[in-house]
Amino acid sequence: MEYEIVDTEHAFLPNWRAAMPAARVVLRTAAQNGAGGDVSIRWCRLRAGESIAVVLPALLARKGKTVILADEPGDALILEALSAGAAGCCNTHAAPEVLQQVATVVGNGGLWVGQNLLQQLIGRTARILTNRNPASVIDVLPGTLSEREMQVAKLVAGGASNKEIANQLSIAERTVKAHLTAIFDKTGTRDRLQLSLKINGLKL
Amino acid sequence: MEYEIVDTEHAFLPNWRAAMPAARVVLRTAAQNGAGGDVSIRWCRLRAGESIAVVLPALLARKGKTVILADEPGDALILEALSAGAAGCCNTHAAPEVLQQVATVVGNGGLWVGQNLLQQLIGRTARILTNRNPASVIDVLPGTLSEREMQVAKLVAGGASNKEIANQLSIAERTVKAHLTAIFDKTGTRDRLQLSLKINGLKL
DNA sequence: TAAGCTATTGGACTAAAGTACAGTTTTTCG
DNA sequence: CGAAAAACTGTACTTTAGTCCAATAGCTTA
Repeated sequence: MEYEIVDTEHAFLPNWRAAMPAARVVLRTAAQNGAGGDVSIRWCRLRAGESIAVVLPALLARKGKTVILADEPGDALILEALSAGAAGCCNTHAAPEVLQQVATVVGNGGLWVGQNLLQQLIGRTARILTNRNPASVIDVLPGTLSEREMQVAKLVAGGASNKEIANQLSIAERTVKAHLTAIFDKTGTRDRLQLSLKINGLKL
Repeated sequence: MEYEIVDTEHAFLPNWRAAMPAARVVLRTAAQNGAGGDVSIRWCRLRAGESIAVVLPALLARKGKTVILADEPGDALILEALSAGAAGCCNTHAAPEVLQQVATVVGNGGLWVGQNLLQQLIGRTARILTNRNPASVIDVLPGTLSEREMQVAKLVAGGASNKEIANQLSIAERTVKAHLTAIFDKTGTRDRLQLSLKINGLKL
């Protein structure tokens, strides 16, 4: 397996050298224009203040996997990198053993992403994908809403107007409003939009 | 590295044997009660109609990573498995080379999840987690909104009233309304709630 | 330079949402 | 059985949202 490191200057950090001594450093501007080789993994260093959206696309268009190296990457950056198509994101100064693990995983078709982060993300997405299930409303608003209130809340969370809800539940629009007033009180929200965000897990 | 395969019967499929000849098969009920060994990876076969929530917890509580083997696992199943804490999910009948790759990746701390699926999931979650980031609105509504419209849309998606938006952007409430009218037209939504759902990925 | 687009705002509405009083009926539970 | 809770609805608002006309100013581009 061949690697190359893409950076804004020709520095070869000691941990990189220890992990992959045969790798070479390629200037980023050159790499973005096709320089360097056809490698298995292209490690791209992202420096403070730099944007993935600016740096990564040209590299992702090339053959080989791309791994982002960043100083203490936060969740948002990891997310963005993976979303953009990178195969992983790890610390610029990670120990050689870790870099080797990343290389092994990525080189074998896996993705390098923190287990906790992925589970959080998947958990959250699963919740959102299944928000049409009444149970999810129960989860968010445990025990405080009556059955009817939950029905109304769910329909609001899905975007329905009072009139639509009234038609759907065969009640007066006036009743919908009454339920909503109660729901806002119980959930600590002020309007349907805030309620929707809360139910859909987008706001506390 | 040591593996064991957890199944409801003592079958040792040929692809499993080719990929990891030294592995043994352990009955699932026994494995859920502590039988088998302390292995690096525990492969758990999930049969049709079986539920991860029933099968997996006892195995996940044990030392070692767990990979789910299922017949042509769909996205929902993979999601559920990863969300529950499995390190991967792949086809029961996958080629030995694939199984070996899975083993390498998982054995080295990676996760085995389809790249396309992960990016979809991350993309969706990233949008939601970063819905305060203008770039995410661009992703959802490519090219159709002006910069100002995007700012307004984003604030609406976060639950703000017209008045709040006007204050935040130092413009008249009247202007907020004008922008919103344009935004609804461009996005094919009828009101702020629908817009919010669309931006947050909860509606098409 | 003219046209097109964006940002801003006004006037004047209509429509929908949300609130505060009130009441009746039905259901549940001690 | 009686009290409380839930479901339903009315009256009468106020507030917010959204629409349809219009206009001006600034910027960009063919």
